[in-house]
Amino acid sequence: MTPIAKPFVPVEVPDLVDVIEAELTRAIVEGRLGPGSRVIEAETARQMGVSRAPVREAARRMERQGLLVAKPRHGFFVRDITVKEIDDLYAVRLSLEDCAVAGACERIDAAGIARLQAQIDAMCDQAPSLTPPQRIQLDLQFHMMLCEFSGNARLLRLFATIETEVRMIIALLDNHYQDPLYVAKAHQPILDALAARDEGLARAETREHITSAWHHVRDRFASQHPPSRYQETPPS
Amino acid sequence: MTPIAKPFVPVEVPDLVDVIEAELTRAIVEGRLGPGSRVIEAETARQMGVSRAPVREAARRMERQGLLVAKPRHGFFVRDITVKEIDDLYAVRLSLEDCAVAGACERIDAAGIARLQAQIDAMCDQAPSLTPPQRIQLDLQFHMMLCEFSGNARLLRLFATIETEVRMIIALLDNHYQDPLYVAKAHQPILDALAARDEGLARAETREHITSAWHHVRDRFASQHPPSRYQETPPS
DNA sequence: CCCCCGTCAACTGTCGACAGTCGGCCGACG
DNA sequence: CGTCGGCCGACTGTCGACAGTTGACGGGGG
Repeated sequence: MTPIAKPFVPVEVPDLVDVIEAELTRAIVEGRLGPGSRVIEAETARQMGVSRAPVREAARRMERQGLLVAKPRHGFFVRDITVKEIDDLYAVRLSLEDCAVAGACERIDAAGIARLQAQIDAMCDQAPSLTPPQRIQLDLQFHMMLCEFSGNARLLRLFATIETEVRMIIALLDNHYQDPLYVAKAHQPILDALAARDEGLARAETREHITSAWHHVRDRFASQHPPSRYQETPPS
Repeated sequence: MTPIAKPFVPVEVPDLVDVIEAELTRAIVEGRLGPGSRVIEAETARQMGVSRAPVREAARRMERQGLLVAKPRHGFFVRDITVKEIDDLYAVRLSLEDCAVAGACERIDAAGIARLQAQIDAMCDQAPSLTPPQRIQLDLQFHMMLCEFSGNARLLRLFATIETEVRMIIALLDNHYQDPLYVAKAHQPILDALAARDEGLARAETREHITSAWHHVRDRFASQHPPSRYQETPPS
């Protein structure tokens, strides 16, 4: 009897900090915590039934992801988006994903191609029945996988710090998103180029894809912020 | 009597966390904490005469910069460099700086050009008298300024997270660095292209510059790690 | 009427304490 | 002789408490 080499996978211990971070993040991307509003450590801890320490740490993590900003001795605030920040973010995203597809084009194998294809197919199949957050999730997951298949762990880490913020922006600006089927299919040219190992084409398609998303988000922002509007901190 | 408009500048409050972070970072880049060694919160706090909370937070910051790695429930460890991580890091750095010069080429003004030139001049002038950490500092500062002049705040933030790690790598692998004067002058072509607003050239020069540094660091690593050598955790 | 300076409440920064977990060690059992 | 189970020290995760700082409010003085 040959026992399976590794019948078990490492068990996931849901860290308290992780839970808090997820909860806080949800509150933001779902709009319960609007841009600019203050996040009070003690109050948050009380509501969640934990102490301030893990809340503090979760907030710090979200600061690194750009969801929160910390003013020393004044606490954390939900980031307030400006059009410049959208531009900055997408410019960086463009660079990172360009780096990712370049790497992926060299290192991805058949299994990787298959997983990416499966991701697109899943998006297409489930397109009609997905909630907006789910669509966003699947979409960004594809891009995250690109970074993963680039084999560059650091690139993946950096992209991950951006990804959450992109998600927030999309969630806030583009609640109904675009036609999910269209979005899903928009990824196909990238994957095709990747499968053909055509680095130049893959990079061009990626740039095109991101740039298009960039413009789309930009337009949505412009339409939702007609002149200029101030966000203030609501009371606790 | 016309009082000076703004006779005072905002006072810098040296946050305890900042101090601890700086101290820990110095310990690493100066080699007092070798790669792989464990950083014990309580012990560190005791030695520095503070409590664990700020030490913990400083360590988290350094984790985000890649100087430390955190194993849940096992604490922090000084990052152990591998050649793959050097490659990953420099690949990302290449992308980010490419993005930076592209942006800088569009947005930099005469004052910016002047500041960059001053930075190069300073490096040249002080070249003979600089300690290795100072040389590294000035060198990386130039690149940080490129990001700054790109006008992309997020890019600057992302690059900052990488910068410290690059510094560590250089400090660990290349204690005597290259000829400081040569290094200083190597930046001139980038600046010249920037001043001429030749984006293509500026990007090419930058890629060339970073790639060259990449290869140099890679060689040094290979020469210092002949076959393969394990780093273990020394006692406290 | 406006400005300036205490006063005050609300939070953050920091601390010490306790419980839970991990790896190492040792003795016992097969 | 190899393996299992319990014990132990060391540290991290988490908590509640205290001190210092900040912005707001309100009462005198100009």
